[in-house]
Amino acid sequence: MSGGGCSIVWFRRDLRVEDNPALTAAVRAGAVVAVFIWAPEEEGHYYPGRVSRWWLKQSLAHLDSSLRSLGAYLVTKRSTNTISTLLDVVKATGASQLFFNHLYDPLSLIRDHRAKEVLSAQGIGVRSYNADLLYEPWDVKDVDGNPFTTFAGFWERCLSMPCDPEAPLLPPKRIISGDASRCPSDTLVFEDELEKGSNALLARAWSPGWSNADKALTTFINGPLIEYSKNRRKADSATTSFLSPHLHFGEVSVRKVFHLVRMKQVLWANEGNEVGEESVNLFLKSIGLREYSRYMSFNHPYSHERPLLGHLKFFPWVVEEGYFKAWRQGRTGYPLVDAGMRELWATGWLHDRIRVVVSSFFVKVLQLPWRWGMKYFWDTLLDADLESDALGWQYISGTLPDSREFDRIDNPQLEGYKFDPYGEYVRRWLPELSRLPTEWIHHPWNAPESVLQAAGIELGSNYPLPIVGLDAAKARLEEALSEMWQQEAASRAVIENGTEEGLGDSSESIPIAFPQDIAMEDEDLEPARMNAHTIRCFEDQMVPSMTSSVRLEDDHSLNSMNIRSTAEDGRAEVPTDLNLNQEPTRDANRRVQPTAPMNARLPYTAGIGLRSGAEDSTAESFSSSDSRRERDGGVVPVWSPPSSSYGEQFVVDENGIGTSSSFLQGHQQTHQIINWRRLSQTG
DNA sequence: AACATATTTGG
DNA sequence: CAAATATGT
Repeated sequence: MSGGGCSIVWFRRDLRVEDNPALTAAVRAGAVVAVFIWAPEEEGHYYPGRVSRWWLKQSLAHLDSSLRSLGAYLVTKRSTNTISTLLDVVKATGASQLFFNHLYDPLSLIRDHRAKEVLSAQGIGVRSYNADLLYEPWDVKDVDGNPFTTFAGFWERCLSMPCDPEAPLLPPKRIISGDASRCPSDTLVFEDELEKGSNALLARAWSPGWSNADKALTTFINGPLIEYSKNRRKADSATTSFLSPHLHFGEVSVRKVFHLVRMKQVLWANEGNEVGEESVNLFLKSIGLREYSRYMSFNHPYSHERPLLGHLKFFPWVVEEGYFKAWRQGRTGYPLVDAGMRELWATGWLHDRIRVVVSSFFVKVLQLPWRWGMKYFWDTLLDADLESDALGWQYISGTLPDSREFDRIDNPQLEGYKFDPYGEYVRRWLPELSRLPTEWIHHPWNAPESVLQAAGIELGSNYPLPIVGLDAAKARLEEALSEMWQQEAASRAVIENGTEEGLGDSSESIPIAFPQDIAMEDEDLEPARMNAHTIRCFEDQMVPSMTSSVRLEDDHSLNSMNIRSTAEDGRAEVPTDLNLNQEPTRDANRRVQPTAPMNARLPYTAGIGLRSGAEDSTAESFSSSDSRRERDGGVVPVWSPPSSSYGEQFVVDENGIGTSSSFLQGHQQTHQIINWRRLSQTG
């Protein structure tokens, strides 16, 4: 690389000094300027929520003080355009190199690629590294060289890769600071006065920052880990690792987690402690799911907003904001669900099991569009993580090959006695039920009047009756599903007839937008009423997305890299469908929605998704065997469509998830698979 | 106590 | 659907 100037380390979600390959490489190269750029408008709808921003603020302060003790400090920049700000920083510091670690969400895949292009064009050396995963997504493939389509296969492969994940790097002993005197920091504002008050209590329960992450890891490994297999089903036990927010911001490296946990496992295995060994396997599986979420995001960069199995696109969602509100407020009448939602609102945290309960209730019982729920999680979770959350909701929604079946409704009453057998969790979060005996705690609607009276409960008044009955939900779900298959078949027939004009128009003309404002602080507690006949809506496009708001003819302006925001909420749009330009028939008809609330466009999509087959080697070059090179600073990961012809591309991306026949064979959901397969043959 | 049958669960 | 667990004879 060009010599002379200093190096920029661009921190993002890798807020640590230990095992940070970009930092280590930059330190090795000479003087370093560390930068963090805050450009939340670029995240569009996925502008970080209140508690997430609180965490980020603390974590950055922590990182800054660590850097100071090593001889440098963190330059912070407020920006509406990350790439031009990067350029400014480079110019102001006279840097000749840029180092950063990979991210895999759709926005970053595009932005980072663009950053590399732009800076390289200015003669800056750009190097990027894997700091977030055990293995880069392009290195994990099945025997045929295709990406896995189920978690089990993926994780099995990860655990049997020829090389173990890299050993963690030590923190640098000392950093020679580059000259940033002409590059003043901006003050970053992460919370307003109102939010400050709401956030005040968070610090009691959580300590952001990489060294605290390290402590949390040690505490977990030496404590709850061994019992993990036993306790992981308890709703309110403190037996989880509580690492997820630390991991989200990269305060601790998964590779370090992996190695330390593995060491414990070996130890326990030698002692013949089978419970401990099993616990480690289960814990590592949840680490694996995090890996898998990045893997899916890389291979299917629209998976946060479109179901991976195509038929779900025809599901008639219930668009009923009253239900949505009742769910958010924890007033559905199902105690376990309500307790979970109140905990989430109060603390920004939910046990994994309870996340499954509330989201499954959301999708299966209320039949609300899953992306509403995902967005609410995004806004409220302390560990909100686009890739993980998208994977979770897709799993719940039955839109992955290895999802739960869509038609299976979990019974919150039974789950209640499973995860919270004594009702302690419910009583903690639903004080109005605190005097109800355990026998009725998870189904107060069955309790005798005398019992309710003794407990001071008046159903429908100080605690709601079930917002939707389970059998009604079941019937409604079956109806909706048969409608879905009908629509799907109709659409298939249209495709097969070759009369594509108007495709989807009849059934998909009403995209589902986000409810305008998810204002949570000041909601009245009016219980939502059960609606005899609900409005249903096809298409789960909650956010009128890139897919809908970008039109092909706009491409020429993409180079401007300006963020354009809407009057509505002042946020730019998330880049989503990287394949936009490859889906002529579908998308042209589909979601162009001029009146959509969000019309702002992604600033930088140029290049991606438009590449010719020849240029397309990027993906290939990652996939090549020299994965080691990444550590030493090689390529920037860039998503590009799997090479291959157009038609195949369309089908794969439209209907899910890879076409590997290993997935088709032996998969049980024959109905779906047959449809899916036939769809893919029509591409 | 061994064995068939029902129910739950699974990423 | 298939494996694991629970229930029943």
